[in-house]
Amino acid sequence: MAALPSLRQLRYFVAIAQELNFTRAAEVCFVGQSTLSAGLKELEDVLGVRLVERDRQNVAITPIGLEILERAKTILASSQDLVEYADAAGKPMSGTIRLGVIPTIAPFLLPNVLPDIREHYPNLKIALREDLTANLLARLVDHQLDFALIALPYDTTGLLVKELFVDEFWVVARADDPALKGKEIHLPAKMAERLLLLEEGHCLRDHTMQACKRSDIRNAEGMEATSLLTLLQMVESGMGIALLPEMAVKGGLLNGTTLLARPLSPPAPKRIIALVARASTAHLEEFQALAQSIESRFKSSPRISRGGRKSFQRV
Amino acid sequence: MAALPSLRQLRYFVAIAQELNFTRAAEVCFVGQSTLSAGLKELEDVLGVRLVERDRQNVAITPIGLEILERAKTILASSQDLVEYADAAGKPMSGTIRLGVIPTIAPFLLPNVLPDIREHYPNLKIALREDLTANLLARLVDHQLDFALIALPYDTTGLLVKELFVDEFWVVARADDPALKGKEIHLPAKMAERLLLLEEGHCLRDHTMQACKRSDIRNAEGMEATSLLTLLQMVESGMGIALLPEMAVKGGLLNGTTLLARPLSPPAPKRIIALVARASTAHLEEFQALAQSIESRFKSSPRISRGGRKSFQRV
DNA sequence: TATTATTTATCGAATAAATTGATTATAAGG
DNA sequence: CCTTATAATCAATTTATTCGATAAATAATA
Repeated sequence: MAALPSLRQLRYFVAIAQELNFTRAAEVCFVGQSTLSAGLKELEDVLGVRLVERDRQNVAITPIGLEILERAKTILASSQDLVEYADAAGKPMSGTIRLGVIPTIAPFLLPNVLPDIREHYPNLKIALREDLTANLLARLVDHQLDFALIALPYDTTGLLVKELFVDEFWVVARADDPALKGKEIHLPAKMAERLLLLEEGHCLRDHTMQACKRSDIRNAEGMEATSLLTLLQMVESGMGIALLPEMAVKGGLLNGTTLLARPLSPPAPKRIIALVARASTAHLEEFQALAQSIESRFKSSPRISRGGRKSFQRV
Repeated sequence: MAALPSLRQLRYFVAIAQELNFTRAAEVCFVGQSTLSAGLKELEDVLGVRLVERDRQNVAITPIGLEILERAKTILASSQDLVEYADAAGKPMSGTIRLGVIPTIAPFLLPNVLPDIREHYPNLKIALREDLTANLLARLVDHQLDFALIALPYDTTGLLVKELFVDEFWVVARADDPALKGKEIHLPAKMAERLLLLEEGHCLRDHTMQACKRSDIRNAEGMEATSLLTLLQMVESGMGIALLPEMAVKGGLLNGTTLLARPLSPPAPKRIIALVARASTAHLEEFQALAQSIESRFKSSPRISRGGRKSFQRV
């Protein structure tokens, strides 16, 4: 069996990659700079690969180093999860879970679910963070978050993923908009032309474009909405139409507007709400329980919409 | 940040769990028994949990220890994969890949695929092992295999999974068997009564039963086939009928028999052929290439397979 | 009942590894 | 030309790890 690097060496390397500066990285690790230099050198020797390109001015991670960096992070995270698991052993469903939620889910799901959680598991505290999917997943692997509540499809390679329920897209437009006419509402290309989008980075934007099977929709520069609320205001002011997740419609996002929402004809475009965690998470029990709570709240209606549905959602 | 255990301590623990004997475990690790005792004690101290219940007679892993054991194995495997990745860096598609294949896939797929591989990647050697799914996956996580070629559904939690293609089940019976009559062949309960199965442990047995939506089929004791070949001989001798994977039928398994095979009416029961590896595998490139080779050979017909999304790991 | 063999735990000494602090070498900015 | 900032290096020190011998407990054997 080949000699393994030590976790300490891996931690030094991760710190160096993070700071791109030996001196600062050393402070982060609470060791001297010489220690860090020696540690990295040792790691490079045992691996037989140059990880960091460095001189007195610049520090850069080599291409191979980048791949090894990811692996090192995973190993360190797994080790830390192991320790946390041991710490929490015997006292499950307690402590604090740091949960990240994307902005197009949080306002509609959390108010329903969190009271349930508090009631069922009074010893479990949940710290929340609202952010874009990419940021949440980065924090997840960096051990700054425990779980994240996101919408699929999204690349979740290497993560523990539990799909919770399907969230279909509805069309939202002004009451007199021709887009709402007819028994069946499909998503033709000409409708796509009028679609208003969230700004770059929101997965809902990508899911909307995937629903239209095109990736080239562009609103006028600077005219992309920064939230579902501003998106609706743009619709109301006559700039176009929008696709909204069912949970937002049902959650009353249209209250106070004069807009109408209608479901799309099957097969309706959709996103899948999922709970994700590190595969090595110390909190598997809490993960299952949280997933269960959300599912039981939202996976309710057998609304798989056989045939044409009439249901208008009047506001 | 809490103090991490060392990889050395984890390796000692894994060895103890494997041998259930400190002295032998010490030999496996090439250290003295005292070192091992001290190492485990240290690990238990830093984790604050008792991992091994031991006296002079017996050694047993505690329940918490079992969970931590799995995590420790994963961490060690990831570390070893990191080293192997570093070793192989810069010279991909070479070296030896240890590939496990289940018996109901191997004879029909390998003769088609391996020549392709040899031609495209002359520096890549492939060592083969044929075994049941459970054994293959155990060897995979134990670092005794690099990839495994198996049939889903199967619990692949924590593994890297690439679904390759769909393999439908056909009915095989004697030419005059009433089961083959009619334009459409479904799988009614009375047909299931006559189904012959492989012996316990073969995933094909489970998949066949799932296809019939029942798990209580039992052939006469000792009358379960040990291979597809013996299964066919039982069919030919009039003991019943069987479900056979399409790839076996197309692969000429019926040659030399007087049996007939017919596809089932849609939705035909099926299994999904998949390539799996440790999520931390050092051979991602080879994994993709092998998957690609198999797909291009077998994913002929435009089958269901919605959306080419990446492999997920589900709970 | 003594004897022997087998097991894990423990202790002190020896060894190996990690860390420190001081120093050196190099480059950039003023 | 001096100052500042950087990473590498070296000797001394501290800390971890390992070994070998031994103890303690038990089971099997004579």
